[in-house]
Formats: sequence, structure tokens, C-alpha cells
Amino acid sequence: MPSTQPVTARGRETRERIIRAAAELVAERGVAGTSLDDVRARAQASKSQLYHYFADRDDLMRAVARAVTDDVLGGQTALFTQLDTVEGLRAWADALVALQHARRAKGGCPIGSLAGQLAEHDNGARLELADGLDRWESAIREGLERMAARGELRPDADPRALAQRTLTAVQGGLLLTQIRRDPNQLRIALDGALAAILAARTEP
Amino acid sequence: MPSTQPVTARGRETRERIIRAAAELVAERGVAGTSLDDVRARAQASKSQLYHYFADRDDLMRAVARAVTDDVLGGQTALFTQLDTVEGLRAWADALVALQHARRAKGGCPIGSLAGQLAEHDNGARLELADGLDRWESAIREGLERMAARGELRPDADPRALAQRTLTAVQGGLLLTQIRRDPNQLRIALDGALAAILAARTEP
DNA sequence: AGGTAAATGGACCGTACGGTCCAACATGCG
DNA sequence: CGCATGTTGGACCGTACGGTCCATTTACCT
Repeated sequence: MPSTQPVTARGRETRERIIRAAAELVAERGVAGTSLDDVRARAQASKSQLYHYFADRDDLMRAVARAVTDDVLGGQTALFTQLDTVEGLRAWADALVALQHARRAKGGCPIGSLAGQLAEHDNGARLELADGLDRWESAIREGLERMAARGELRPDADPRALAQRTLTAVQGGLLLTQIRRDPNQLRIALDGALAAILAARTEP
Repeated sequence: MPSTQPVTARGRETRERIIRAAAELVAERGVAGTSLDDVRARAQASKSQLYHYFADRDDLMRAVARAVTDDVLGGQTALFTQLDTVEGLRAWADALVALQHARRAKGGCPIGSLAGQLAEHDNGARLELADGLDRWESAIREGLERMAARGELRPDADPRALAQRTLTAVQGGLLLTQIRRDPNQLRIALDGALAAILAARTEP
């Protein structure tokens, strides 16, 4: 039995509630530490509702992966529009670091964290996360391309590579932040990525 | 009942066999996908042997984390000694990328992968992994410091930050490699890190 | 050789978990 | 209004799993 898409408004709310509850629990305890009964309880739903809207546990986790990527990306949309200026890039980086301070360096990147837990086990989830990273990288790349279009980047600068490296700095920096419980790790990593972008600007 | 250290050679072999089996299974199926019965079967051991040498499942996973970090670091010791030359750095980076090709971009970094699965669940495991990252970063930093001692780095260059950023490039690059199933992601990330080091050299 | 401690085999236990099933209830549509 | 379909409650099931226990065998030491 594949998962069913809700038809009524009530159904949509239920499905939504389940995903949200599952995402919260996964963030708190990890994929392995989250049982369907935990989800059921927090979502105030019944077992049949879970299996009405999701084929099985993996299907639910795939939906969680999608919701989490949407959340992570959604939380940055305002900052994404400013990624075509040095100040905008700085503001974006500062916000990421501030968030890690607020979270006391716990949890790392929700996307990266899920990657380690799902990528090798469920290919669908892997693709979902890959899509999230693509959107993230695209946002950075497009900012840099706008800078380039205004002639602020040297002709030999490669916005694609710069964006990819910035994203690896984010992910690597968050991993070190998480393991070392030190938000400064992300700060240092992002400083390096921004320095590379600064170095690619045209001489004034 | 805490874990017992083996006294006889036979005991040490058994403990070793259990850890190796567990590490293999964790690499193949992840922490959550590895049951103690799986470990028992592959290690050709009995249940009582598991609980003779390890307090519980978490204790075993902590030992796995240690073994895995030792493996990852051990596989690079030869390359670590050459990290004080540009060619040595290149060779090291090439080896990491080649390994990802061999693994068909699966699994990511064993340390980073375990981080996502263990860090938030078991603090002891987190510290074990943090220690592994520290040793890794130290190896890079010491290479750079040898370069600096020979006067090949500009006085304002910061070997600590350069090493940390290189490690984040490795980890971030491996994460993207894993999720996108594309070893080139690591290559691009490492190229960026090495470029930063090249830029910190003294002018010839 | 004999005694002590380590090491081992494996039966056993409780339960938490993913998943199934069906009857009851809501809801939209003609 | 009434039927069809979507939605919900929750009892139920099988088992896989982490963990316990004890009797037996093996190894080390004097």
C-alpha cells in the first residue's frame, strides 16, 4: 500500500501534524531514536493515520527530509536575496553562526545530519537531501552571479566553484561545530569561504 | 557491570574481532542498522563474549568510533609526513579523492558519518570522534608549521586557521560527495583549501 | 598438578517496535 | 438525503532486539 495524498483540509492538517511531530523528534533524538509510537503520541494521531498517509517508516522519513530542507532553506530566503553584496554575505554568515550559538552548538546542520543517517539506507531520502543542497548552493551561486554581472568579480572567477566551496564550508564548519560543541568552528570556516570570494573581486 | 579489559591474548583477539565486525557492519548499514546479533554472527562470538568485553551497545559503539578514527588516521600517516610541501599536500588531497572514486562516493567520511549518528546520543562517542578530528587537524597544522618554520609562509599566515579550514573542506567535501554521489565535490573543495594555502606562501 | 580467574556457549527473558486490520465516523457530492 | 469515499481509533500481532544468567571450558600462575 503506497502512501495516500490527503484530499480534505482535515486530512492535510493531519498529515502536516505528523510530519512536524516526526521532524521535531528526529531533531531531538535522531532518526534511529524516533519510534512511530513517539510520533503518533506527539502528533496526537492514531496508528492508522500514520499508515494512511505514509507507506511505511522510510516513507515518513523521506517526508521529514523534505520538510527539514524546506525549513532550513525557508529560514534563509530573506538573507538569500542579499547574497550579491559583501555586506549581504557577511550578514548571512553571521546569522548562521548566531543560530549555532542559540542552539549551543548542538545538532549540526539538519540537512547534513540527516544525510549521515539516511543517505546510505534510503536512496529516495538521499535524493531529497541532494535537492535541498542544490537549492542552497544555487542561492549562493546566483548571488555571486549577480555580482559578476555587475562586473564586481574578476572575469576568471568561477561562481559555481565559489558557491560549492562556500557550501562545503558551511557543512564542514557545522560538523566541527557539532562535534566540538564550539560555534567558532563555523565562524572560522565561513571566514575562509568569504575571504576566497573577496579575493575574487575586481580590484577597486 | 562495566566493560572488562581482556587479560589473555585470546581475550584480546576476541575483543578485537568483535570491534572489527561491528565496525564493518556499521560502515555497511549504519549504527541503527547494526544489531548485536549481527555483530555476534560476523565476529563468530557468543552473546556472553559481547557483554564480557563491553558494558552495553553504546560502549561497543564507542569502541567502534575509536577503531574507526584510528583506521582513518592510520591510513594517512605516510601522507601526513609530507604535508609540509605543496607536492605533499597535493598528494594527500589526491589520495583522498582517489579513495572516494574507489568507494564510488559512498559512505562519506567514516568519522563524519559516525558524528551524525552518535554525537547527539552518546557524549562519550562524541568526545572520541572529537579526539579523532583533533589528531587529524594537528597533522595538517604541523605540516603547515614546518613550512612556516622554513620561512615558506608569510608571517601573517595562520597555520591553525588554515588547518581548520582544510579539515572543514575535507568534511564538507565528503558530505557533498556522499549526498551527490560525486567524488568531484571533494576535489573542488580541496582545491579551494589548497589555493588558500598557496596564497599564504611567501612570494618567491 | 591443582587452584583461581578468565573466557565462552547459548538458553532465556521482557518488551518495544513496525506493521496489519477492521469497524466506526466524518465529509463532500449528486 | 444518501451513498461513496476519505478519515480515524485502537486492538492486535509477530518478532527482532538488547540484555541477563549460569554452567562449562580454557588458560595462567606457583
